Amino acid sequence: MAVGNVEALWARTVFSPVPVRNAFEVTVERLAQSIRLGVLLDTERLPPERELAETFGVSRVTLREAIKALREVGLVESRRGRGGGTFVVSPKISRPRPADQISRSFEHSLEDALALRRVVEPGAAALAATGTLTATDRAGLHRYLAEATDCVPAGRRLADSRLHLAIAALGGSASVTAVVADTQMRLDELLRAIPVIPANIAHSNRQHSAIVDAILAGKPDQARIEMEEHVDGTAALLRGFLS
Amino acid sequence: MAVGNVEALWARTVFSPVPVRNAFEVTVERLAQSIRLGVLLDTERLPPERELAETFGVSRVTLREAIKALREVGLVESRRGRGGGTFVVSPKISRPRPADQISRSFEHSLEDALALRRVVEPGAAALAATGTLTATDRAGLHRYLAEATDCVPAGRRLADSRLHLAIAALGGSASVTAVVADTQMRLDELLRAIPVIPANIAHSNRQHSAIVDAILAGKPDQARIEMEEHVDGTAALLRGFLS
DNA sequence: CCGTGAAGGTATGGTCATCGGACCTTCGCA
DNA sequence: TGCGAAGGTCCGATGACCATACCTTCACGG
Repeated sequence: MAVGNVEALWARTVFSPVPVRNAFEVTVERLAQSIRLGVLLDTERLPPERELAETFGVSRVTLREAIKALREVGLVESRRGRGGGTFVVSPKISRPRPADQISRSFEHSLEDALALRRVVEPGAAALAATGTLTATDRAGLHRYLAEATDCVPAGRRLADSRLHLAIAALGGSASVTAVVADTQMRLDELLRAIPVIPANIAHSNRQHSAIVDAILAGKPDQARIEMEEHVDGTAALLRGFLS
Repeated sequence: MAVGNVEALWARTVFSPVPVRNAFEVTVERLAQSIRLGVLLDTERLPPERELAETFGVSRVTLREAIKALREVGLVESRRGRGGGTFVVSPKISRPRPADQISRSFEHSLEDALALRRVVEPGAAALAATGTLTATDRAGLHRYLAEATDCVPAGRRLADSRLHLAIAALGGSASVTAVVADTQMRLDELLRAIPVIPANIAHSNRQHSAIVDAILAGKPDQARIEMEEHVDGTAALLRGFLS
């Protein structure tokens, strides 16, 4: 795994292009991520443009550009007139690109994303099991688990990321949640492309259930271990699928 | 810890100002972080402006603006003529701001940063212990540990973050390293402000040593546990210091 | 059945960050 | 002593972003 030489990695990190992202790009990513990961659900209505532009700290023109981009990808649609607005459209069951093409577009970044996920998701699960949860939280967690278990195949990916995000959010740290959301987003296309095999699904469901149980029981170590096994399993599936 | 209601946290995350950072800001942060965390060492020379501008993907004008800002803070200095260039200046032992003032400027973000650190640093340590390390890596790790142990008090903070960054880098994942660097940076000013108590230093040194031992022995679980204790200790120190 | 108000859609012009490129100034070294 | 490698300066072109005003649609209530 470790390819070594600390200084080399530092140098590559320090002396690499700075990621400049303008208001338009950031806005698009914000909204796209929220929809792709199921934070904003199908048919849900976004706040009015004028209002949303203000909460984003962005001009209405820029916000509209972003919405236009999302519309062209089919993630939202807009209706005019009174009672109109911009509405989330359920992510199409778009035919995934061929596996080799996807894997080529990931190149080196795949192992990087998997490593980050391996570090942050188990930690987030442990964190969630550390705090004391409200009754609402416990009920919510159960609901997300149920959604991920009893769902049509097409909705599985969405329910899965909702569950993972909910676990991260229960830790109470916005930064941790953000990092988890980021890794989920980076791996999203790949995870969608994995063929649906009942045995895998059942296995994944059992793991989800074990994770949630550990969190509700307030056992951080166990929650971390279960989550580790879960992400390792998914990673193995991915690597196998792409090779 | 958990303040609850997953949906509330999601909403706060989705509907909050988008962080737009222009080329100038990003460039400044890149360089400042590298210097503050000791990736670029005192008296080290940066690449020539024209070259650095290209690797950063930024115009030379913008890069110069950034360097100018760093110069005004005293992090670098520039010399003209042949053999000139821009050189790193050892971070001044600037008098830290009063604790209450610092803590006020952190507000809610302190607990957030600590949570992220608690999640990511132990995971990174475990990751480093997972891979097989080259002889160079092992020697390097020993060197960073020694630096952090035998150093003048003023240089301690720098050597400490170098060690933590090196551990993260050994995992081989640029993203993981970047997140660790980010948390280190967020907490840097606070950690600098902690008063120097010999007992704490000795304790911290023992923990560093235990972490490194576990990594070199290839024991991920132990590395994680030792790192957890270490960051928990620092977090307790910080909270106590600020209250 | 018609007007009103809430929503999205359009147009205009200004400001500012960023860029590329040409040029100047310094000064160690051969 | 002059060459060349470095930082320092300037300028015009470009495009992103913004504020503002106005137009168009259309569900709902009177």
